[in-house]
Amino acid sequence: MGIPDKPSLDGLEAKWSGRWEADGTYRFDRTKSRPEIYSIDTPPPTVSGSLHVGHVFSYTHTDTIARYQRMRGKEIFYPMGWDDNGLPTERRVENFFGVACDPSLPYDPAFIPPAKPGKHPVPTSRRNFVELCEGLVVEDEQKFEGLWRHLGLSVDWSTTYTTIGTGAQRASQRAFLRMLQRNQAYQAEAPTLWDVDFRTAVAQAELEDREQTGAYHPIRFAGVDGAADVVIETTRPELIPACVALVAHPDDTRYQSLFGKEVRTPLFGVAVPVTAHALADPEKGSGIAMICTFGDVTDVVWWRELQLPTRNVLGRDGRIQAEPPVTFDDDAATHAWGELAGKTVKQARKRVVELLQESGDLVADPKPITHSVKFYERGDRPLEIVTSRQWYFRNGGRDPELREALLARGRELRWHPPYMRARYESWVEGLNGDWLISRQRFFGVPFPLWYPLTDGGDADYDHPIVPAEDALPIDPSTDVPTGYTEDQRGKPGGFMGDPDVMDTWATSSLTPEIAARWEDDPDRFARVFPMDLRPQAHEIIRTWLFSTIVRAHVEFDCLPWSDAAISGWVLDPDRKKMSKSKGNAVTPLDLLDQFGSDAVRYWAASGRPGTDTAFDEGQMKVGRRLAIKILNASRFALGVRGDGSVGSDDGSDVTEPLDRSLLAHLSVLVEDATSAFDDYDYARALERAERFFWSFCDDYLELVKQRAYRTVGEPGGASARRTLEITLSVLLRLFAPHLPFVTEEVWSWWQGGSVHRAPWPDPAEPRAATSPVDSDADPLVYLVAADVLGAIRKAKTTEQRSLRADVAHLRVTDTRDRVAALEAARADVLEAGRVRSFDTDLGDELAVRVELVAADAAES
RNA sequence: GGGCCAGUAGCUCAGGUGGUAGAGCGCUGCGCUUACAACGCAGAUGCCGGCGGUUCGAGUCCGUCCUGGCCCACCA
Repeated sequence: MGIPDKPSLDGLEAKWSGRWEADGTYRFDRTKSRPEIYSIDTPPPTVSGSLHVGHVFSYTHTDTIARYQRMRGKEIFYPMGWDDNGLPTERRVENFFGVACDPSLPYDPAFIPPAKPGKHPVPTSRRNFVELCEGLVVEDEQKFEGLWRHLGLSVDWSTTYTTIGTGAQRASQRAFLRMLQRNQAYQAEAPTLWDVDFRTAVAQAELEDREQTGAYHPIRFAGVDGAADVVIETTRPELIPACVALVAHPDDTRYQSLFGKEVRTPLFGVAVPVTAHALADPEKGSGIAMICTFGDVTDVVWWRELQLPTRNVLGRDGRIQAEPPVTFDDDAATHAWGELAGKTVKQARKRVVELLQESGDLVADPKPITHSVKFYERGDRPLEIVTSRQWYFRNGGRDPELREALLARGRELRWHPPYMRARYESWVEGLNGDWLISRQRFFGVPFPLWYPLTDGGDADYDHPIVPAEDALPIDPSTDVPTGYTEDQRGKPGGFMGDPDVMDTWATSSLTPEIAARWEDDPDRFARVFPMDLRPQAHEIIRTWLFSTIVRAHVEFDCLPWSDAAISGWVLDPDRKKMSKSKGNAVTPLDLLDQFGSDAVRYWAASGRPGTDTAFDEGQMKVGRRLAIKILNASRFALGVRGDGSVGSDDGSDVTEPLDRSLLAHLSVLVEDATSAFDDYDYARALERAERFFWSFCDDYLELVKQRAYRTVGEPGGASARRTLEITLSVLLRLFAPHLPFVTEEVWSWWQGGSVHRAPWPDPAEPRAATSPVDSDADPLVYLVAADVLGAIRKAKTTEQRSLRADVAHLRVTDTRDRVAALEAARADVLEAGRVRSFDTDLGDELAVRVELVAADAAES
């Protein structure tokens, strides 16, 4: 290839990403056996969002590991997935086309969405809706792939999958049916957390607490049959009509006399019992609470354990329903209900307070408080609890044996960094129920089930109709079960499809199986599963990481991967997590264009594993400088080999003490970088290589420069040139995982093949070139020579003289060992420092006296 | 309430197995040196969060407290 006169970083991304694709540099070779393969369960990015610097950050980390393992000789299975399944895509399609999914509609093969979104969304069948989703995500996926190629991810793009694709649906449905068969999946009619805007149930893993303002409302309940009145405090007075009991702690002497007696709810006059339960906290509020169906999850516990009746007042739209839960005794109660029916929770709360004030049952002003309230992580309004029929996966939430087995899996997994395991354990230990997997949404994997309809037209949920595995994937809203015809759909004596789709995590938890093409390609599956690495961010340990372990555990009785590398977040300068919504995200493509991909990767790879890292353009500048320095230093290191006469140096031994000393240091560097990478610490590997490289440039290149220019045949020249070449070769390979473009560029100047398929350096490699091999190369020689050269430079700078100024006399005082080491490199030091005369003395530590030739004398 | 992580130069951060505090950015000065001026060389800057303890010796190990971030928790 040859060395360019003016090497540049410009255009390297396009040049090399194109070449890598053409050459199949990162193509997975499926003839390799499992032990020869390193497989990666890449996080599939959500395609309806956009990629931000946080993605660039963490995907770079994974790529450095992939490149390292590839150079170590592993065959890398490194697929990309696109997460196009789920709510974000639905939202985008609804807005983009102006449609709304109505699963009750039949599929219309000729359906065309409105050219422009209209005022009212066009009702669309589920399959039509899904087709629109699939069409829209293709564009995103192409954009994403372009960015990843520009960044230099060494992904094999021929193994890409999507989470809504046929293969993913088949795997997801198959795994579901098998869990159903093993009684690891079940359905139940139970109180569930419900988002009133998305109108779907949500799982524990999707919750987040948010601090909200609220108020304790002290409210009087009148005693029945001579029982005393009692005042409770509640933040949810609008749920008084849903009240089914009061509860206090069994030991609470204030209320013991009331246990077993009844009180009446204010406004509605419904008699409810006063009960005792250990969960009631005497310290909280007035120590006695109202149990509603359902105000919060504690209500559910009390309701279940005390076997209380259900009085639902809230509809699935988040409004007070039209019909009261009980028949009221008097007109006042009916009137009060009429005031509330149809109102949202917030409106109803306001009105109830007014009514309570009028009736005198609000015994004091509400006390404002702030408290945390459960939200769906994507939601805008607090979650409510409604009773509904849902599907669940057993995940240890109510099964101590399974929970312990999953905790053991967590201990079996190798975590990087190790402390991240604590998050897994606290999550598993805190599970309070099984995993709710059904969602009342559309763009997801459907439940592969139908239900027979009785003669009365009711679904027989206890006897679902199950398809054969080889028929998967199916959509029960359009496919017909064996033994039925389409015209029996929805008819008494006929069937109905399960209307729900699975939670996005119910599919994403199978990414190792999907990427490995479980059952669809048993040969590939056997070669890559279980995988080696799961890279991911720490905030989804409770969702993605945990659920993936659950699925592999129940289906294959193993971990889905041996190692998990947990990356941190990118923080903006205010130490907040960077995100688009906060308006502080930077477009990744702009960064790559501005600084170069290697420079941005350098910044990313400087972030310690698991550590949140500040977005820092300064680090990108440093990375760019490093890449340019590699170009220039390489130009020198290879340029001194001359043009046509290069061959005569080949095979020469490294004989000079300074050269051999440098190679001894290089050997240690390789050891350090290798052990760092083996420990998944790409950042330490980079930092060590970088430190060595700058010293190599500042000190070794200066010390050896004159000798390296000697013509072929002159003593010492070949040793220098050989050392430069060996060191450059090793350094390029050490940097290759981090800076794939500039290293490939330089490698191409004088080497064949790709640096990314070259063998990772071995610590023995630098020593092998010394003569005699593995000799007594003294590490001190290079260190002392560099120290002395630095002292000479400092003297010249202090005197405000040019570095070319001659030194009349140099005296170095140091310990015996170090003086001896210096003597070994004497000629190099004197030449590099332009020293005319030199002597040494023994002392406790390094002291250098530099007498410069007078400035005017130097001129003449 | 329980747990994890972090606190080192003005800023962003390194400092596995205890041994005289480091890098880059920024700042100051010098220098176009046959790899590099979109560069190089050199310089200044620190009660290593506080207080105890172990040790000949602690940024590093132990205890405790403070501050910040995050995770988890049945938050009426």
